Amino acid sequence: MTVSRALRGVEGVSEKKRAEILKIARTLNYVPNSNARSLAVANSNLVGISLPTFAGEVFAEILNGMRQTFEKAGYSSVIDTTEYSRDAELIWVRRLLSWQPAAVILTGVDHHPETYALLKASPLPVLEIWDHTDDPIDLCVGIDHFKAGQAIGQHATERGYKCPAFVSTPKGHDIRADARLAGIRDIYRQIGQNHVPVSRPPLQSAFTAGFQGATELINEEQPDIICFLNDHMAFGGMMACNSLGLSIPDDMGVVGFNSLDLASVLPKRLTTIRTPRRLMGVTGARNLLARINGVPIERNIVLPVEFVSGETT
Amino acid sequence: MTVSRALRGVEGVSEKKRAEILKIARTLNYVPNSNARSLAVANSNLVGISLPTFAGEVFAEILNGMRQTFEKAGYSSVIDTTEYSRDAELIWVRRLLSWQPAAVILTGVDHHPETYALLKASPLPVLEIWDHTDDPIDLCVGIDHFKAGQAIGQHATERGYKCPAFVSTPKGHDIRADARLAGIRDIYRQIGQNHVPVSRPPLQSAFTAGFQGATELINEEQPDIICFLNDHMAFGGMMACNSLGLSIPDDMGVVGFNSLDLASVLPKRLTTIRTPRRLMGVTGARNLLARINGVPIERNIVLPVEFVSGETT
DNA sequence: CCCAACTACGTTAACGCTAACGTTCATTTT
DNA sequence: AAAATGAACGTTAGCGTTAACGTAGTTGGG
Repeated sequence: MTVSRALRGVEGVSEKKRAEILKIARTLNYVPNSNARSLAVANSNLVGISLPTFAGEVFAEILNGMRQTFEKAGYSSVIDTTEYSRDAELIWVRRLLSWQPAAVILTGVDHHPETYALLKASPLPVLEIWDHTDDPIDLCVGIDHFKAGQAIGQHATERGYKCPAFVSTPKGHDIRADARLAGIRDIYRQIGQNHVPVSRPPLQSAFTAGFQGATELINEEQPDIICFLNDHMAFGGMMACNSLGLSIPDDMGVVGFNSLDLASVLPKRLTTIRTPRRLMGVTGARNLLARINGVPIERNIVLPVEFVSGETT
Repeated sequence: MTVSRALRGVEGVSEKKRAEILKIARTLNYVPNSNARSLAVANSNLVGISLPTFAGEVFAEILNGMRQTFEKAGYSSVIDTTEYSRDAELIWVRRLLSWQPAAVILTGVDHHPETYALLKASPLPVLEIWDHTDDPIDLCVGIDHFKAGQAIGQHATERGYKCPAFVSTPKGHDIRADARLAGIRDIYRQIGQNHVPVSRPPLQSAFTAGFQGATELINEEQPDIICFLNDHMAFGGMMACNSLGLSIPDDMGVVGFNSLDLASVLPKRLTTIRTPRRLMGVTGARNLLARINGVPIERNIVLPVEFVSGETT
């Protein structure tokens, strides 16, 4: 017990003895066993985070915001990527729960029914991030993707574009992108345009996907504005327009999403939507910490996005 | 014990009883306690991975290669980012060891002395990835950054560029980039050019850093070729050349590193070096698994890189 | 019909740690 | 000087799991 106390830095040990113990521990290359500790005290400072992917800056920035906040509060995080699969997410959640974490963070609000059941049944704090729903498992901090789509549609109609198109990912892969598309369609339906073709290039680099999707749409439809899943794809699309001799924004409007760093070096400022990624991570983590500590908080937060009017529309 | 056997799927339980147990476990929302399991069996299927950063595709690709390989073998991975700090790496290694992992993976070969001591002293398999050294802690799979720099220098001198410059990150932040710079300098020294100025723009997005670094070098030195830490920065640099009215490759040569996806959509193919990132992850993970299982393997592997001659030099 | 051999299931102890409660002994209070 | 206090250190038991061994009951071979 004296050793345990000395190493944990709790009181009840003389400074002399503590120094002695620390010295011996050092020479023995002793490392405490966290498994045994967690078992004994029946809690942990682990937070499990599930993300769709490590690719791209978006989730990296949300993640950084969360991790730094947790780190400061003495929590470690373990991360998994689901590659946009609900089944993979479920498997991860099961494994995570077996580690007795202090909290769980999931990306989005669309989960396997069993994931939902498992987490609803457990007393664990759960945070859903990046998307928004009226009925979160526990906490939710995100943006309204449908409204973001509407903002894009609004801008596009105001600028006089008549034939919008959208470049996305394979079906079911990113339901947030589908929500944004639905927002765009909603606005265009109001002016009688019901045809908003979508290209879904196969999974690959965002740049080449954007290039390919734009090329396909231009060849097969007659869009006058193309909206992309994100800025990187939009850049690929701009390159496609260049190589097809279309001038932006006159022959073709281009709209991105996320306001990524790339946009800041382009000769033409990209029309896009700025998402508060870091803030979202920090807010989410803070709320979760409050929840862990039993502090009452707003359970459902929708952060605002900022429309960025650039030179590509 | 019967319950334990039933849930683990080991033999010694009748099918009838097993089904019964599984059903009850389900209704109770039972999740096994991995901490207790690890404690009892004194091992785990956790692999700890330390990366400099989640930003950029490079480490994401290495990571994917490793994770998929481990996943197939039944191992989970926990990841941490050090943000290029040796102290942060040490803290992470200590915490990781307290979780009794099956193996440790570090990025690069430059570690805090205590990290080194701790891991050398432990019987844990350790993999160092991405860089190369003659004296690894245990296993090493990487590329030779100095030689990669030499390849760039070789190409640049052959193309007749006389005044090279380099855009990097803040001092001490990325010693692999410094090794490549040393390779370039080594070649240029051989033709009597000892001046290779370096710009170290502050930490920020790779695109803006490249833009800023290139602008600074062009304003303050007279380079005829600029080599960048990576392709994203090279792209930022190309944009800077554009905005300063310099034509590539005649007024200014541009060389990147990594051969990232971005390059595939650019109107001018970028001169760069293709690094085998996924292969490196997979090879590293396989070797580590072999090591865990006691299979004898090559401890020190240097993977080849491919010079990609593009239209920017 | 007996005993070996097996299957199905149970009991015990141990993994490393810490909460809770003991013990010792020097110091202060009365 | 006796009693009370408290700091420093120790002992016990239990966290949930599993390896190792134990014990019924069943099968089958001689």
